[in-house]
Amino acid sequence: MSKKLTSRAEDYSKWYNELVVKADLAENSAVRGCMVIKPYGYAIWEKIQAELDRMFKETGHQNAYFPLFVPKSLFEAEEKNAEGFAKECAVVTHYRLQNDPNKEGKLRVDPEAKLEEELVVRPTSEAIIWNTYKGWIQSYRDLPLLINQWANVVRWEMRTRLFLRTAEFLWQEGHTAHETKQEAITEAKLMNNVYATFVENFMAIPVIQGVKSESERFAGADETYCIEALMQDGKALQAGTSHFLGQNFAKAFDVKFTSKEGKQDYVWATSWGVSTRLMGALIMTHSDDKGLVLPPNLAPFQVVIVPIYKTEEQLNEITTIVNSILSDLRSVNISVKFDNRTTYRPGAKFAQHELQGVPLRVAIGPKDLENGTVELARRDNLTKEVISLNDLTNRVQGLMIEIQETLFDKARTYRDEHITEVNSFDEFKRVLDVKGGFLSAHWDGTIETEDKIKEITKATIRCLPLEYKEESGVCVYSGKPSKRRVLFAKAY
RNA sequence: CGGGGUGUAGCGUAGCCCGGUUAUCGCGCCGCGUUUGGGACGCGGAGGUCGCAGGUUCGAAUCCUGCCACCCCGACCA
Repeated sequence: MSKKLTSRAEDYSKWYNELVVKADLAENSAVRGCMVIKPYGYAIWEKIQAELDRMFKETGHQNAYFPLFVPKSLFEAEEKNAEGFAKECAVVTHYRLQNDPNKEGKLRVDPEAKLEEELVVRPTSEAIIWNTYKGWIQSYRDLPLLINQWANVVRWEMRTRLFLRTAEFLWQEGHTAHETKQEAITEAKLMNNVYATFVENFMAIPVIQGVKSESERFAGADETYCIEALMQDGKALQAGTSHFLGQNFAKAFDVKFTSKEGKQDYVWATSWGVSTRLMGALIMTHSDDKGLVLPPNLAPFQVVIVPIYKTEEQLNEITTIVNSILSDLRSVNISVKFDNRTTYRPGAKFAQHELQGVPLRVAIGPKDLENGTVELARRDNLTKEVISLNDLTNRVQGLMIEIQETLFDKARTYRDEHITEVNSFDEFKRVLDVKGGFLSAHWDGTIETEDKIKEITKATIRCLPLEYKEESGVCVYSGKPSKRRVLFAKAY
């Protein structure tokens, strides 16, 4: 626990593993790189789900669920999408096991039970959803179709990284269909904006909204909008994406509608998603050497109360006070837990709640009983204060807001300090090497230059920010003219 | 799939080069007692296919061969 935890994702995972998630539990390589989300970790994911789900519904979306298995013939229908994901698909080829005649007590795949058509375990659900939408859409009256699904997906990456790139992960994927191109583009931008709002307001992680360059674009999309965050080690993390899919899927799956004018046309589509990767972003943005730091808006418990006592009478007295604190705080929608376990001493509880990132700790002991006070300890800056019991509810309410803001401001300051304008390739390489973070640079707009820069420096174009100023300059690599700067960074 | 590394109790490890009692230590776990304002202490206890399979040997955690798994760096990617 003494190790400095700000360098890489792997360093975070070493202790976070103990607390929330265990990866590679099984010795079998077939489930390598999957993650087991412990209850406390899942509680964080549930908070993410709850808030996002509310925002999706506020913007007119509904939830639905589609199959895990995608018949190969459907999967290959949209060519670019299929090609993009082909190399990382898990495929079901058989449907039965049998006793192995050569190995007592073992099973083997029944060679007779081969599927006529292989099933792809969804790496994303466009194919199966658009095949379904075909039957749901006939008229402009069926549009827009605004659907979201909470699901798991599998991507058989060559190499996994805990939280950031696990073989199986949880996410939500929105899939919408629209009458017009403009409406679909508006939807894609809207949902990217929803992601930015959520990540900034609830997770206290500042993001930059932008569009992807062609080479980073989602397979099958005409445009990919994204939110990009910066981790404490200076590497960028794509935290969410929203795609304008044009009519690519409508054409691949023959999804047409009859317009008001009685004409047949293909619908316009979007898809958008965020995943458990957000939990990785949370860890790598706010955590310190004592463990997790959770923003109040996302913490499973915002406040934990720890009693300190020598005798049972003291505990009873404390419990009476705590019960009234609990109802006071709950009446103003503060989520609070009374840690009255008798199996751990106060010091151990303090350490555990710090590890779990509980934003605020309230301690009540004999001194407080005498003085009518409580001790508050903030997780974000590790400061303590003793206040009158009467002021508690007000102070806690204020601190929830203050801690949320402090975390966001700290992360934003770090992020802003790590956006560097560079004007030559030497400067580009030097800043990337010694400082890291985002490099704001002119680029000639070609894939060749992007590839070359990646090859030399490992930095990629994270996005073309939506907010930018027109500025004529020359490409940092090729020297060709450019009208705007784009953001480069080394990325997870 | 290339390059490097590591496998000893739930976790972290010593021992390996130079083979030889009952495989070391810490954390954690269980019991009893004392404790409780920052990860308690004492006493007692449980827990091991030394990654797997062969081989050498009187004897293998240790030497040899093969295999497997995991980690890190690449390629690939949210």
